[in-house]
Amino acid sequence: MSFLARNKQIILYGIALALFLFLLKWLEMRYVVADEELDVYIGIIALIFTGLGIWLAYKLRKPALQTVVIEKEVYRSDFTLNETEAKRLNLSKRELEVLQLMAEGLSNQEIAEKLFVSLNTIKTHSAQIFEKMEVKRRTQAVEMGKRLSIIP
Amino acid sequence: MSFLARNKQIILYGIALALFLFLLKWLEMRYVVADEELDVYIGIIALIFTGLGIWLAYKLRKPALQTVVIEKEVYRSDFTLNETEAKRLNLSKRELEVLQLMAEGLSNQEIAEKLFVSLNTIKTHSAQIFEKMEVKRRTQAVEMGKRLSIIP
DNA sequence: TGCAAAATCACCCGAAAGTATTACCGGAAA
DNA sequence: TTTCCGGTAATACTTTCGGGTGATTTTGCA
Repeated sequence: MSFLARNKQIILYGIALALFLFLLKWLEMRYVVADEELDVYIGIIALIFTGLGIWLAYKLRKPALQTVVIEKEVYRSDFTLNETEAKRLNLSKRELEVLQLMAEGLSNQEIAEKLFVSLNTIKTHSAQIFEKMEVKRRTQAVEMGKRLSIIP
Repeated sequence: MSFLARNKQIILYGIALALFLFLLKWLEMRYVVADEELDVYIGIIALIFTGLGIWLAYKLRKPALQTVVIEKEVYRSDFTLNETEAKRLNLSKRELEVLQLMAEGLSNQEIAEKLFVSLNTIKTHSAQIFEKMEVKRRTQAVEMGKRLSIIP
């Protein structure tokens, strides 16, 4: 990258500044500034240079980035709980919860820890689930649960 | 949010500006500005207000937004074997077969009978599968297998 | 307010799952 | 030819799961 390209903004600002000063000098000469008009004159200059500063800041500063994370679900946004089947199986809220965690591959112990209950409780729930779903193993329960769209 | 809080920056800027103007007026009166010094005086004001503009811009500017979309992988309804993942996991044909039967909810004993091999063989295969898939249980293996579209 | 269902927990026991190690065979690759 | 890998299998052991039973506490609802 050349010197010119690297310092483009600064050079442009310098040129602009120079032009402004010329303009001001010209204005000053044209309408010889009376003392009582000095305040207004200074006010105008203050405004112009404030604007210049703002412009400069916008040009020179690298934009601050704020990262916004959007989670996008690719497939299977089409899961809708099969109310009919869910009702037919008559699984309680807790049982459904346990079934879901089973489907994630958690052991009874892990499920117990996650739900802050004892291992025995989870065993009771799972036994209930197997009975209601008429299956013998957790793998079958999960398989059936997914097939019937009771769990994602 | 109150009016004061909402417009804090603007009010602060207004106060700062007022103070500056007082200061300038005072300076002007103190060292009665001679005509030949007017340029220097204006230059100083220009510099000050340029700085003020820059400061203002920094304060007021909202950070640009950067959007990051994270794709969350989930189940797909239409099954097509994911060759890439299947190859990466490096499961043998027999292991894949066992994994599939696992996914159907069969016990090791049932899988053994179905494939006409011993229970121990199935255990060996399943251990291999778990190691390759880096999981601990058959349920996790099935879950991962479905998620990676290695099994329907 | 009282009852039925749900949720909780415990204990026992056998079955199934999983771990670790070893071993043998046959085909493919080095 | 030797080595490596997949498939098979066994032994021995540990952990987890699931069945059965009983009991207490919560809770939602009539």
